[in-house]
Amino acid sequence: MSFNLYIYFNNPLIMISNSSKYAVKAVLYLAVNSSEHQKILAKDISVPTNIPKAYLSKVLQELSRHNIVSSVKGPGGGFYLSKENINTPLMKIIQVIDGDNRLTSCMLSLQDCDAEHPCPMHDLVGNTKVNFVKNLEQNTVRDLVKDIKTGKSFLPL
Amino acid sequence: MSFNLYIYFNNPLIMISNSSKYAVKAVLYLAVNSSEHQKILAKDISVPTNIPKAYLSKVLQELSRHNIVSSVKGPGGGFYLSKENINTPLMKIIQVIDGDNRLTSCMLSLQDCDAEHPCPMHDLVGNTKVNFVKNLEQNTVRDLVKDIKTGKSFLPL
DNA sequence: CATATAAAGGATAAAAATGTCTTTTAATCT
DNA sequence: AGATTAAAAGACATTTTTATCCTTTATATG
Repeated sequence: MSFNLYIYFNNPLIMISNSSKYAVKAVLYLAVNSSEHQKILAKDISVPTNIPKAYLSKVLQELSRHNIVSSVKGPGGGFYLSKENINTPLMKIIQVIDGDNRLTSCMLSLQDCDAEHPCPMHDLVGNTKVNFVKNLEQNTVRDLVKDIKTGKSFLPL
Repeated sequence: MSFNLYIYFNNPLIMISNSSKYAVKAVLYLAVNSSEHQKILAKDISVPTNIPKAYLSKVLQELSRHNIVSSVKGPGGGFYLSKENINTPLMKIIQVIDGDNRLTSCMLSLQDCDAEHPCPMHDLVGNTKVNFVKNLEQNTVRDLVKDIKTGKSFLPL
């Protein structure tokens, strides 16, 4: 028996890929807990963040390759965020993981859709989307950490 | 050579599944072009909307089963929207196709995330998301058609 | 230098989303 | 009733996303 009267607490609408979520969580975990002198192993990120270890390793690899996280091999090695890394815009994390091959700025994936010539869904989503993207472009990892430290947002991940 | 300086015109961020896009497009096409006395074949929807015919049929089947579109078999049959169908909230279309098994109201898929106890991503997305979902819940197919007819939004799909 | 450690890289597997094809069922028309 | 039409249903194929495992490379340490 269902009482689902269009009260959608949980919904599939706005999302980044699972992989990108993993990436953001891992970077954030490193931002809060690591430093150049306090490196963290992949497996020690995977446990507190609930990310499958092997998969997380792949994600971290990709992030490392794109200079979003730093890594050192061998004993005493692991992952950490450098001073430079911490200024990464959130959008870059998502871009690196999800790629930019989904050519869909329009909600219905239409070619001829913009503010001047909106498709039927455009205005329903328009502002919303623009704002969200702007937020992700303008905010860096550092900004998120600041919110955590000033009690504006909360862990754990 | 790339000049992609974080100017993300196209991005993978906010999205509904492809299947849901197909569903919305098909319903909208029917809303504009069909009636109980003007039924339309699946293949005649698939061409103008650029949706693979066989896959569209599956989507329409599902929509029909959930009373979002109406269908009649046999000669002179096809799909159309009844007076009742046209009042379907957009959210219901997406729900029916994408299902409600993605338990992720939180951007990072966290359990303990809400306005009172926001995760680090929450406020970046928060309002944005709430507004969008609200729009999809409050607007019906009829509302979208009205926008088209009053020149506020445009076809084709 | 030999050994251990830990990330990088490559290959493969499983699951989900997307797409196609064939058969069945229901309706219409002669 | 028989033939034709068109959606419904079922089976299957492909692609993408997510996940795991094994080997290689780089680093540190005894």
